[in-house]
Amino acid sequence: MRNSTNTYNPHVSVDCVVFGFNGEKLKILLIERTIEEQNFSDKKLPGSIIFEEEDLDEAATRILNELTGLKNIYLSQFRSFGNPNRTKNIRDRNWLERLTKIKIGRIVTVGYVALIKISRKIIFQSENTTANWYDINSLKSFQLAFDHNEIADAALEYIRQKVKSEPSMLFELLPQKFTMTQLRNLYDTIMGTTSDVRNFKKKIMQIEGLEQLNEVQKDVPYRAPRLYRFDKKIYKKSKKNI
Amino acid sequence: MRNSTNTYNPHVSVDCVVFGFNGEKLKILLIERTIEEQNFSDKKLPGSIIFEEEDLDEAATRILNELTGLKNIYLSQFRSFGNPNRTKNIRDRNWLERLTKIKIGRIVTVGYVALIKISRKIIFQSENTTANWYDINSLKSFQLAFDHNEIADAALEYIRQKVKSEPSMLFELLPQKFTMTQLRNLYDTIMGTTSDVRNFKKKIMQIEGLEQLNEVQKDVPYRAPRLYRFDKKIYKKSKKNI
DNA sequence: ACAAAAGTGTTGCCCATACACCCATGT
DNA sequence: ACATGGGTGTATGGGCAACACTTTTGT
Repeated sequence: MRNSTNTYNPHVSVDCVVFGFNGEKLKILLIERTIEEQNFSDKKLPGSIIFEEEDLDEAATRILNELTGLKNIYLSQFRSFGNPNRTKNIRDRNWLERLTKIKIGRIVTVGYVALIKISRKIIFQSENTTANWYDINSLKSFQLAFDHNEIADAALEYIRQKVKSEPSMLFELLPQKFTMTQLRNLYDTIMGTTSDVRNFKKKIMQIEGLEQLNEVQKDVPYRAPRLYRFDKKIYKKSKKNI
Repeated sequence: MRNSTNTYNPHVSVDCVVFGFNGEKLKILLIERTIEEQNFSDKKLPGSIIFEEEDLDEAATRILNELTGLKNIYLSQFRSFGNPNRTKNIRDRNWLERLTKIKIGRIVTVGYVALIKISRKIIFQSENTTANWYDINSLKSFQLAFDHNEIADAALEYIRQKVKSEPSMLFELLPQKFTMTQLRNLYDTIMGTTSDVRNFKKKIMQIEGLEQLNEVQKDVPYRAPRLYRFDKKIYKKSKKNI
């Protein structure tokens, strides 16, 4: 009996497409990859081969925690990618094998979407990785490692669909207190729409747990907008009662 | 440098949740698994370890073709399952190792939904596998191999969601010519609803490519119902023009 | 006073739902 | 003639889209 150790037995990794929102633009978190001897540098999605006794969700949680120090991040698996050619680029292979000290035959990767509040102070500079936020629109002009462009595009399409059926996920991208304009900008940025101010407010305020505060934003050079917050507990309770 | 061959390097498989509809009930296709020396038998989803140079979609296509002889089956990847315990049942391990002649450490599986027209004549009796249709409702009373109950449940939930945004997928489950009652039964079975006859027809007939024929069903002991068909080309063309 | 953005209600239209009776066929 | 399921239209209400002016604040 052969054991599981034939060369073509694929490795399994998890790649995370991490979205953030700075109040104006939708951002994606990319790892800077440098290959020094070639004086080459590009970008890739955060990701890792899964550990021996790790479930997929756990791997995604670990990757994000290692990268950002955060816990309790919104995570959602969206699709797996297993094209045999996805790891055949010679630069990617060399880089991987140098990093992991493992001879890589093939990698099937499970894609996750993560949503994080960009305001949370994040340490992106760990021992050997640097990450930065990039504008979603700039993605087209990057050639990411592996098939990460395809994965990022699929993730974007996925959250577009998902916002329709579960708009409360938007609050994962906003600070604890936010303005209606921020919320609407976020929605429109993701959906590619330009919503009417009044209609948007009417619709969005139907979400249980979203409430207006008796507070306004400070230090703005015009009429101060009111603040809102989203109480996830109230939201979940109301969903159960349906 | 180690090569990829450590014991815990997971295998990757594809499992297919195949749905069919007999005009009344929603069915799922399950493989009969017998372990002779234990005089034991149960059921599992169709699935296989992926081949060396095979993409995930290809693997799913191959599995279904080997099982049914059919090509051009509607397929949609819906989720991957990687709990390290999913292959730890000793019965499952022994069965797998005997079948594959490979020592199995761990398997991450990619779940696909397949929709097939139950009318298509299918050879379910290949050399070493037998498959049968089972009522969806009977799933609860089976204890399937591995975590296949969980996978089947997730698949069912997935198609429920998907029918909402893409109701034309229902036609994959119906014969080329079908009645409005069959279509409505199918919809209601999946969605768990009981639609009003007239309202349902109005809504569904909005789908481009669905057309009423000048033909009725034969050999029915009551007023013969009219037949409909769905033209996928017309449908796709109309979608592009939006 | 002016610039910049926030905030607020009403109307019309369309789509979704509710609902009941007659028709065709086989026994 | 009767039993079985097939087939059809209208009226109503609720939700969504369109739309413009006033308010607040800082300079």
